[in-house]
Amino acid sequence: MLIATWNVNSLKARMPRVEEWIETVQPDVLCMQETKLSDAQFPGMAFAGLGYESAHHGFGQWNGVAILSKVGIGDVECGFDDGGEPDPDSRIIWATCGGVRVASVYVPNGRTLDDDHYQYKLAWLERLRLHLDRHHTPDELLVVLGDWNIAPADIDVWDPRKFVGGTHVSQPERDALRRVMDWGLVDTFRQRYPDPGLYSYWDYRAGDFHQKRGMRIDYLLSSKALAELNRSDLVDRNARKGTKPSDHAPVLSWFDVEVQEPS
DNA sequence: ATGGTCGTTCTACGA
Repeated sequence: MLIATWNVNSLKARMPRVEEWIETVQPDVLCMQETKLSDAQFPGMAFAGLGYESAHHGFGQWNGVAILSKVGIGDVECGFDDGGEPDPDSRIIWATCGGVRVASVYVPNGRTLDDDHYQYKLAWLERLRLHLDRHHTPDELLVVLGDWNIAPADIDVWDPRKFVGGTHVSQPERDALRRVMDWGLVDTFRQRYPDPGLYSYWDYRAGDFHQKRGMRIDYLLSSKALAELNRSDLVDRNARKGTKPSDHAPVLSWFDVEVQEPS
């Protein structure tokens, strides 16, 4: 089973690239973030025409997350069930696809360390941990994937000195991510490739992509049970090239999962 | 030279 994540930075602006990519790559499951659409605007019929069922959670303009699947899609949930108030933003959607529980996540950016949004980011990650505690165990086939807006380690940014005092690299964020991962999630890409210089996001400005100034902030975190079935991981840098690219590239992982066809 | 873009939407703001 091929599972992918892609922050598309507006599905409206990105639809031609997304359709082309799906037709070429044919993932079994594609999670998208930053659709910037309401549910009513989401082009589910276009994806159905490509052979995908879909689920979307969005309020329009900002955020918005989706899951596409050609191996079935069921038990769709939006947001957290952690005993707390509803998340005011549309940043996480859950579904079961081909026997794997999937969560498409768009973690808050945080903006700056002294911004309220930064506290929201930390609290949001704790809510994710609580939801996992409440509903799942690491022996299930589960993957939480998306734009985490956190570089897990200094090798995940092109120059750590440039990020000192900023978001994406601060210790509280990394601790909050660690607490999510300590539930029982594995970053298979990093486990497979310990090398620096591997990124998933490059700022549009300053020719950052061609200068190889990026960050690795998009990744799949797989339950221990699913990680044992992981066979390959890839960032599709080619999707960052060409006409009207997203500023993020798709990240893909293959798993030896026997697809449970939808009944 | 130490910036440089692109998305939302309509004038800045978010990333």
